[in-house]
Amino acid sequence: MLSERRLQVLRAIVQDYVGTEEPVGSKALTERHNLGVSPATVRNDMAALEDEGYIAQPHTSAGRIPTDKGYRLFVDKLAGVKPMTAPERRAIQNFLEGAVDLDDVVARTVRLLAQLTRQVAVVQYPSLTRSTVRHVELLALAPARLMLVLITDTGRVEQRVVDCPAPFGEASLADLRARLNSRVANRRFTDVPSLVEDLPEAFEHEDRGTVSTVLSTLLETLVEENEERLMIGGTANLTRFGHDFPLTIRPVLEALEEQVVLLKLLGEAQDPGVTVRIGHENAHEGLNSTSVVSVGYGSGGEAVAKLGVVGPTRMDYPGTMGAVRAVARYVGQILAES
Amino acid sequence: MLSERRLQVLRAIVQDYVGTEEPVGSKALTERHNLGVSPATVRNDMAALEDEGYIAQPHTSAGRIPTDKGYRLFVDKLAGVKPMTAPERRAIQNFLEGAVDLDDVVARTVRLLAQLTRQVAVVQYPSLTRSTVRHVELLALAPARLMLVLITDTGRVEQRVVDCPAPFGEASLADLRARLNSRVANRRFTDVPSLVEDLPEAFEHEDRGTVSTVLSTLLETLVEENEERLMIGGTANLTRFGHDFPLTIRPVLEALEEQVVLLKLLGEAQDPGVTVRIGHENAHEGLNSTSVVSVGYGSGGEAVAKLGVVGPTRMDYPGTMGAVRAVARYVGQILAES
DNA sequence: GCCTGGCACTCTGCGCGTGCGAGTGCCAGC
DNA sequence: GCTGGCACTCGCACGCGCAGAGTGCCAGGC
Repeated sequence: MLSERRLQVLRAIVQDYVGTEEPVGSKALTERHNLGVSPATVRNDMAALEDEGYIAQPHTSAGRIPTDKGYRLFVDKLAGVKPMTAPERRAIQNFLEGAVDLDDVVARTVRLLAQLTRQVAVVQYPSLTRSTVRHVELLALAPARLMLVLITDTGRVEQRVVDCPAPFGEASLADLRARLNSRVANRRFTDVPSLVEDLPEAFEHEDRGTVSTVLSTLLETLVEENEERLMIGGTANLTRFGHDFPLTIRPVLEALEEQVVLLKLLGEAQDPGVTVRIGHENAHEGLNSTSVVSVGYGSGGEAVAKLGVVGPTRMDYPGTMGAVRAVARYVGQILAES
Repeated sequence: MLSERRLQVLRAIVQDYVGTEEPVGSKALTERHNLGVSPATVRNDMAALEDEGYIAQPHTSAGRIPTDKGYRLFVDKLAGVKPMTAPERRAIQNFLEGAVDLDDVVARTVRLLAQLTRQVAVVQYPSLTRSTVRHVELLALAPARLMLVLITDTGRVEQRVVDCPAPFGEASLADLRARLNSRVANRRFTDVPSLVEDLPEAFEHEDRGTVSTVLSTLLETLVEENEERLMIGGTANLTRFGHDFPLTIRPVLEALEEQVVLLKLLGEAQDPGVTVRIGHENAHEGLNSTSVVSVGYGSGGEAVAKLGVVGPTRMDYPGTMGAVRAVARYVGQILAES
């Protein structure tokens, strides 16, 4: 195992490198952190750390930079989560409280996260599958065409147009609307299928086809995984990425455009707390030089969706983790209130 | 006025520069376009074009590149809109027809535009102010708390939570819902205020406060300009921008994050056809080295919103204009069907 | 056994001078 | 008014040398 001092050296390297963006040498280290030993000693420690794969040199006789493995150790053992200060917390709360609807909550959260962390922010809309139904509305667009509107407890709204196999009277419509709501209101999405399966039987034979169609559209809407939406922001922060820029930034922007990739990215993190995925730990190739810091958030005790940031592996982990955690907490509160 | 040949020279310069991204010299011009004159003559023409401000040299003794003014002349006089080929049109239609709801239509449109033009695509959601009301729904969340849901003819849904000054009974709620819908359904948003202003008078005294609150929330929702939403995509295309990259791309990304800026950008174009704003013609400073190609689209004959692309001033104007126009047309069709 | 100072070595980055090539402007001639 | 020719101007790529930062290793000291 690594001695205490070597861990300190690693910590110092990570901190300095994150601050300066430049490979850090033994002399600079002893000057900026009082490790109580000479540069030569630090050099020995560095050599050991390099053997173990925690740091690397870009070229011979340059300073060292942390590897993914080095960052991993730093995050797991050497650094805590830096809590937000009281004024910061107030600012977060104030900013989020001004939101008028769910879209606005998500939009504000994205802006906030991007500003706080100076990185790219990703916020998933509250998931359908883990929410409950607040109301189902049915509107007649035409004799044989309905609009189905689904409203969730988190304020999310989904709508679908339903083409009916046969004309559907206003009375039947009102009946279906009432029955549907009495069964599913305030129930979890996952319970809905079993709650409505016998519903067609309550209707006249000629209406059953339509009722079934409506129900299957409803169920589709509930399960449709790829309808998971998300919002991103702060892409301008990518320009602070590094010097060798176009090559690095391109795949990241491309990855960010792929909703699927992002959802998978957020989805991978199963930890109840803040999750950090560093460099090559990310499955997606374009994100191999980035780290993703994410966490679940929710209106109750349970997470209904995730949010996080994407930034260079060389990032301020404690600060970022603190910001992500704090924002998630307040968003949860806001959602619970509305 | 410029002679016919000088216009041809300008056209050739624009085409070559767009293709190669490099300043174009007199010799290369005569080789690639058969202008029927010698390089020396072209040089004279170039000098004249430069005097008039249509082209410029990055440094002495380099080739020429078009100025904003040069592009403007090119777009106005020298180039048409390049129509899409039949297979392209079919592809557009097929791609858009798979959409399940309005969000999906907009999302697909963004992807499509970004792919076709290889630039950044911006699509505005159908505007509220120019749409008509399909349905207004009121839900009781709590005795003195309602949710107002507004559904438009373009399938857009807006919701607001309303805190009532007094508890509001189920009967009153049903009454208000019915009256509201009978008055505003299928009416234009702009007509709504006058249609509902006397509505509180139809209610018992104790309910009037609530009715007024609901109405004012409804009106707010209708006029709220900054609730105009939009979606952008294809930002990865920014990496093809140029060599001097970080400096150029940064302000563009920042501008793209500002919804307000983008909305203004699209809003400025009042022309019924495709509008092109080149370089400094854009009010926003960060977009001084970009051009914006935009057009209105709508479900009927009338435009309900705009869409467009943002790219370097050095872009393929005819092709981009063709793509933008074609996409707008098909989106309009899709919206009219749903 | 571990730390330290010293020393030789190895790179990278930068400033500088040079040569080349592309492109221009101008001029005399057709 | 077009053309060929010519001298001129730059920017850029290349090669060179130097300084500076950082390393690895070794011998000596606590």
